[in-house]
Amino acid sequence: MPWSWVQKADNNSEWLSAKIKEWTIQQETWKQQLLLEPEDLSSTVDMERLFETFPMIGGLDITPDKEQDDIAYVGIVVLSSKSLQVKYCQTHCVKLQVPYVPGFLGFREAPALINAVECLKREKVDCFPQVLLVDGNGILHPRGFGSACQVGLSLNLPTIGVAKSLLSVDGLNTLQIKEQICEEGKRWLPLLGSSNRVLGAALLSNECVKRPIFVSVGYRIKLLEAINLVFHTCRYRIPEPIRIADKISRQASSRDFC
DNA sequence: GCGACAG
DNA sequence: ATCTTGTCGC
Repeated sequence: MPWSWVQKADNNSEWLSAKIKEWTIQQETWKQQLLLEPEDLSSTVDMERLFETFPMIGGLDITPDKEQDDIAYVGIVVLSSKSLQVKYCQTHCVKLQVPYVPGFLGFREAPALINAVECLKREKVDCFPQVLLVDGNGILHPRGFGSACQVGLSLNLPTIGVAKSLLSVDGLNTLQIKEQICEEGKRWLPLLGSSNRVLGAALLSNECVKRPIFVSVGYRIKLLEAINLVFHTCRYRIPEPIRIADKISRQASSRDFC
């Protein structure tokens, strides 16, 4: 839906317009709690040490129901980070409380995702991950607080945002990034906002892939660690934890539909 | 004023 | 997120 439609709908709905104001303040407040440290993109990452720090990696995705727009299916998986062996796999049918508004995805999805992680902790603690991949952005966001930040901060768990398309922030645009990544022949490219702050990275996750994915820090992890973890878990364009979570949540949505 | 906007 | 159609490679 174009943003103008949303704005038009807002004017007819005091309710949503008030919510958006509230959410904006909430994001600005939560942003202060992110404990962001300056990124050193020239340092090297020791993969073995990375696997020791994050032996298990979780993936979260959510598929909306085909007919009821307040119903959705959460997929949650946990893999061994190094071997990519699946350790845990579960779906949940959930009721969503608010509509999707660009820039506020977390308020729609994060509560359901957080619930799925808490459920995993109760039913299978030995599969509890040290890091989560969230389908969406981290600090690569208009107010520096995407859904991956919301999930991480709430659970006090390291998170990484992985988006399939670029959210327009700080004048960043997809074409310019695509050109740049081709020119330089690199596997990944830092995304710099105004004042040269590092917001995330565009990553060609596979040799055959043409379109980058967009990786950003959610909570309590370095961008370089995030990039290396995500790259390691990519058999295809989308990292395995998210790809499998997406698959099982889709399966749940078509199963419950019948 | 116009456009642009994760899932 | 959803829809569609076509093409390539196994």
